[in-house]
Amino acid sequence: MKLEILPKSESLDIQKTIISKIGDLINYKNLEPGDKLPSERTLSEKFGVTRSNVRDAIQKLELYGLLYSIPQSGTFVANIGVTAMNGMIEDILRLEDPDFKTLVETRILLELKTVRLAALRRSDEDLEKIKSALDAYSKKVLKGEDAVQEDLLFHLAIAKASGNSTMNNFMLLITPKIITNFEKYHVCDKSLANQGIEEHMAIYNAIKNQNSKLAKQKMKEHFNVLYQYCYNIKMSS
Amino acid sequence: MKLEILPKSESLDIQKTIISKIGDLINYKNLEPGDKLPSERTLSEKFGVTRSNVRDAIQKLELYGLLYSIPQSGTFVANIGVTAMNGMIEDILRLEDPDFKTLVETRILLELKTVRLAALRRSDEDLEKIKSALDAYSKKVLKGEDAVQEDLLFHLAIAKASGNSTMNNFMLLITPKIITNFEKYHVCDKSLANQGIEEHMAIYNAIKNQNSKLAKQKMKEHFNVLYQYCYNIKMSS
DNA sequence: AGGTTAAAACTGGATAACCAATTTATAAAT
DNA sequence: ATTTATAAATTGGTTATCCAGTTTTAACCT
Repeated sequence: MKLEILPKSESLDIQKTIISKIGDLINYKNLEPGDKLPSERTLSEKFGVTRSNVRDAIQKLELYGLLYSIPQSGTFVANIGVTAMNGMIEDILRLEDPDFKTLVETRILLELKTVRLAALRRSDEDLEKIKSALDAYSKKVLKGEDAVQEDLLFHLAIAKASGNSTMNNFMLLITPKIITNFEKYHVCDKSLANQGIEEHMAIYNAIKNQNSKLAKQKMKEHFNVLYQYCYNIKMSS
Repeated sequence: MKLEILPKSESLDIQKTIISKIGDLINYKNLEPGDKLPSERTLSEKFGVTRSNVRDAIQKLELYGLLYSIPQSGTFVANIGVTAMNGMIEDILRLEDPDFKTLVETRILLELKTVRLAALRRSDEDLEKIKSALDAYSKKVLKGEDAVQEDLLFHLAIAKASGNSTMNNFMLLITPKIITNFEKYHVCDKSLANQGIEEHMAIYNAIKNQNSKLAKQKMKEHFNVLYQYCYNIKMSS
């Protein structure tokens, strides 16, 4: 039996290499906003990788707003100069994977804001949807069943009512990751569920009455008993 | 000359359609966490689309943590039940594109937090990088040149020093979009630049002295003169 | 020379063929 | 009948080919 060194997500490493080399190229050729990059074929040949790899790397840089592609024309550097380009590529390459702690920290930040905005901006339709999410949650809890999913949807309904699509998007991105971690650590059991109903209702009522300050306050309390608890468990393990 | 109805990002629409149909399928087949989806080939055939489209749709659902793929095995529903799955797919489909206003709103929220965390957690190395970003900014401004990029990098250095990779990632995602919008609207000219140096220095000093409260205060002031201004311009136009 | 046009080359994206690993089905052995 | 061994079929991922616009080049005409 031969001991082999595992590639360990080799594709991610070569993607980072390509991104780095694209950055070098932009520097070397002094490419400015609007200038065209070499074609995907040329880059794949020059870097000694497959064209798919190049495409994936470009796609990622597009996501961060550093490049943009025009279908049958080419890929161009976005409206960002070489200095910012260098710094951002550096940051992107060194960006570490999100861990549980930072996810929770970010979620709390976002939710304390979205609940406030939701209280200020919610339409009647928004309110109805929050209400139905709350009802579904309460119903499940009162039956003694697990209501993690309904809890999630209640919070997402608030994010939606905030009228801020960016925050809403971010909430959609991080919340599921938190939920799955929750279940993995078996941290938040159903013992707090009944308390959860009261807290959810308090939040809902504050939003209904458009009392933004109270809404934020109630959300804060909600997190105090729930997440602070999980937080500590996680830290001590 | 024939007037033709433009497809108008047809590929995005069919991706949404596919995502919706995948959701329906999960409902119809009562697929639970860990269950396997039909193969990409089967889905492409069943939906009458190309396999690439299916792959893209799956990739997006993976990004939001609803599915996960195992290389030569299949695609599986993540550790999220059908209720949450339905709600999230609904949200993802109805998610509207981020506009300038929500981007700024989110950036302010994030920066007021990251600057506070940076003051609390920054290492000496972090501080050095913030300092060098500040120096580069000041140098450019004093030469009377445009310093948008250096400004950007200063703020990103703070985000990095916050020690929260999730917030750092979000900052990387939204900041370039804001910058390009800025230049598009020609809103923040160089007249405020000298004031900008002072404000940046105040923020830096607060972080250096690990005075988190002051750091947040100074960042708030920084936004008051800069972004509040842009905000109003944007709204009245 | 300058401007016009057509054709060749190039581009990102779509499609199809292929691959290695996995899973399932089948056969063989006890 | 159960277990094991083996082969066939299936899987997501990779590579190669093709396509429809775009861009450049070159030829042509005035």
